[in-house]
Amino acid sequence: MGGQLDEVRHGIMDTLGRITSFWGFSKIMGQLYGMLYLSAAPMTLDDMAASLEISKGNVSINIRALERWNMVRQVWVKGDRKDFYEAETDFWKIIRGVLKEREKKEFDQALAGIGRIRTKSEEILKKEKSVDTAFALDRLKKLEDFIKTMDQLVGVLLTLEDLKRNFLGIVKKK
Amino acid sequence: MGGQLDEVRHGIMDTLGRITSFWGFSKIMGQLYGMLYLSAAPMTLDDMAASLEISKGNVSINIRALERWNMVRQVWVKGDRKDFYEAETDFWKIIRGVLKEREKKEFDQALAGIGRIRTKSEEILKKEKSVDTAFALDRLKKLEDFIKTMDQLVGVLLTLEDLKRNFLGIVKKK
DNA sequence: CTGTTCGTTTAGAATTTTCTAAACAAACTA
DNA sequence: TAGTTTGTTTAGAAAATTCTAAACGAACAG
Repeated sequence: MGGQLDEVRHGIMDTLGRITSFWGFSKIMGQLYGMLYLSAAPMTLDDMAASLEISKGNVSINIRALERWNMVRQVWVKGDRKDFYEAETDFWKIIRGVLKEREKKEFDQALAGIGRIRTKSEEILKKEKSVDTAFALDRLKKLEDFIKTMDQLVGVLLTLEDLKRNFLGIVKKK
Repeated sequence: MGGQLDEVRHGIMDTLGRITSFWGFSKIMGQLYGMLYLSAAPMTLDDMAASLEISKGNVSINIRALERWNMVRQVWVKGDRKDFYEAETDFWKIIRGVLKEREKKEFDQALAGIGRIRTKSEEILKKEKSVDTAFALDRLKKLEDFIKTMDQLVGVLLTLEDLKRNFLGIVKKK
């Protein structure tokens, strides 16, 4: 059956594996997602393990990661005791989630880090006059400004998306 | 000397190490960059190796990576035979470069990959009618559209930046 | 020439990450 | 109850990455 279609499935798994790997997730996450994304029916852990030829334990941890990022959701199939999974198909939603939970957090803590360092070097400069410290402080300020801008940019993006989403929600609420 | 300032240097190296690591570069690249960024004077391979307590070979390959991404440049110091390095301080320029050479390329090849797969599945569907293939094809089209949008988005960003840069260039050309 | 001083390359060590097979625990079935 | 069928956890194997020390070659100095 479907030997032709299998080529297609293999292709998408390869491409999505690359993408997730590039963006700092595991390659297998992408492969699992791709597999579910092209599947008309939800799949079980065993299905996926067999299809990717990896251990069930490996599927288990990677599918839980996908769930954590809302890229996949568990669905219940009547009469079957296994867990079934299907792909979340709203890419914008996925991206917004990742932006919110991962990227924003990273920017925030980078900002906090630089802030601490800048404060520190301001204190030093107050006590002892030093050309080197003055130079470093100047650069630190510039770096902090930059990161602050990036942080705000992400923040605005997320807020805009939230507003849009809420607005649409209200409108659709018949 | 400067035991206080060293704390600051250590801090920035830590923070920038995190950042580069997060964005898929090596941690040491961030540490080297941070070190040069806060240094008033350009530094040599040996300086950096000593300061980070890593081998000179390690510094060599990582500084070359930084050079490749235009995050650092080599400067010549009169009377000294060693290579000196200093940090590029224009962050926007750095980001644009990375966007252009790494992110754009990644989007392009993801797009090409999906395109190939979609074509393939269209061919299959022409020959043999299959519900599964039709389903997969539908999803592939949606994925392709999405990636195309992202790809164009990056493209527009880069074009805008180029225009802005050229415009400013003309203006400044007194 | 002969020495030295550089930066780069490389072989293998050290570390980190990823994966599997087996053990396990929870939930069902008969 | 005893025996399956599940998904998860885990100890250690396997693989990939990163790092170092030493070898090397080029450029220079005496």
